[in-house]
Amino acid sequence: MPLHYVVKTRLIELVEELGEGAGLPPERVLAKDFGVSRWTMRQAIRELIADGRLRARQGQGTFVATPKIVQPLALVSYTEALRAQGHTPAREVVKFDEIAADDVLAGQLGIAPGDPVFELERVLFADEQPIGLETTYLSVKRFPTLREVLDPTVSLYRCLTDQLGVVFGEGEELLETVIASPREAELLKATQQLPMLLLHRQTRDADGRPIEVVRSLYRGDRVGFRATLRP
Amino acid sequence: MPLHYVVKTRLIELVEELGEGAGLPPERVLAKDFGVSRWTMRQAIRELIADGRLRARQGQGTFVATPKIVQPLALVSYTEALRAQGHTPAREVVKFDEIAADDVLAGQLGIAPGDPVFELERVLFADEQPIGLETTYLSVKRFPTLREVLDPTVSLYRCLTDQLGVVFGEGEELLETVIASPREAELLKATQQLPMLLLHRQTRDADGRPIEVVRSLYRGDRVGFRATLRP
DNA sequence: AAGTGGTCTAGACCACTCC
DNA sequence: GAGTGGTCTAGACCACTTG
Repeated sequence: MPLHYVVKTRLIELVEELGEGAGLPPERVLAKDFGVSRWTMRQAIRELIADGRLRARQGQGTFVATPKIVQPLALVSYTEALRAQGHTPAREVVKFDEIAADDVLAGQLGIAPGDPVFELERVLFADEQPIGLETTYLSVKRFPTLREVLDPTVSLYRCLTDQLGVVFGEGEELLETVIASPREAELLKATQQLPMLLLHRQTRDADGRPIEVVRSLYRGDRVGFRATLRP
Repeated sequence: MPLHYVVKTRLIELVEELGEGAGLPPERVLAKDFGVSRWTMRQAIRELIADGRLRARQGQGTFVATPKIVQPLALVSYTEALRAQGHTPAREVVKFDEIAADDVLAGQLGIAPGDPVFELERVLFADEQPIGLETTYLSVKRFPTLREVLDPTVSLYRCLTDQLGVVFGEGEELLETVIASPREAELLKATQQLPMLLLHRQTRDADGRPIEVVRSLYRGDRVGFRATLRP
């Protein structure tokens, strides 16, 4: 039985004694109290952070985390899904560029390689904390007025359906765990080495024409997903 | 930019040069070649393992991994889903006990606390490699003949539908990332600290009566999920 | 300026696999 | 026995936050 796991088990007891949001003693103190090296203590803390039970902030300390947010794995707007659970959604546009589609993206969007594509990158917030980074690709030729029509504070989903008359059909989602790049980790205010949930979505309209390709990176320590199964 | 990320980036180039399944030089040699400490090299390797690009085996070495297996996030049998993608499924029963339901489990299964429950724990294999650990809970009173009827080499799903006449209705799945316990990691032949995908499933029959509660732990480095979205 | 978490080094020992 | 990855130590320095 690895030492850091013994430490983790004892830390969990401590976490449960302290309340939600409570601060833990500094790593160096904890390590001394438990009679282990700081590295071993950090292993244990890192696991608890990945499990969503602790939250560390540089320069401040380590705190008992709040429960994960559960999002529906369905074709609904981020805003509405979060509101339905009593959280406050927000988003911040990081990038809104036009790029040339490479072969893969062109195939996914049903356009020619080199055609212009909107690349919209937004950080998703819940209760003022960053929980996801969403990059959306849409054909410029298909949605030429998007830049004027899109209100960054409003759902893209709502904008497409209400203002541009898009009717969503079937979509496909791929879900896996990854480790974020430093840039992604920074945008999500997460530490390195934190497991993330990567969600790759392709949606089509009722006629089967591609609408968007979305790459969503969610903090694995803050978010979970719910899916409803049909027989 | 953290040093281990620079190392990771350069390692990716090396991984792509070498073929799938190829062996890497030992950590100590790589560290020396890259001019970093072994710890920093291990950080980089650990990230690539979590991303599913490398695979490490104690006493043997580190190798370039094969692509992840993608499973449907739907109410179909594990066996059939894997076969459909050209993989060879297998399973191994680790535990088949009768336990007394605690309050939570009783509520989920629609029985009284203390009622007997089958606890069936199986390791799932794909192409002879362990990729998941599935723990299923079923009411003993509802399926009294399960022990005699269940063939461990055959799908539980198939056994329930074909031999016990169960008709599956709607189900609900929760999905999140966790870090495996040492016992779970050992059963999955995975190293510590590896991000896992935890899938918690509750299924009901056509009349809405609970059938089973399942806790599936999949290796995040080996498995991804696919979901089909309906408007 | 002091204290916090984040990164990194050098080195040790252990557990496992293969010869 | 030799070589591999896995765990752990002690200590250093950096980046960030707060007073």
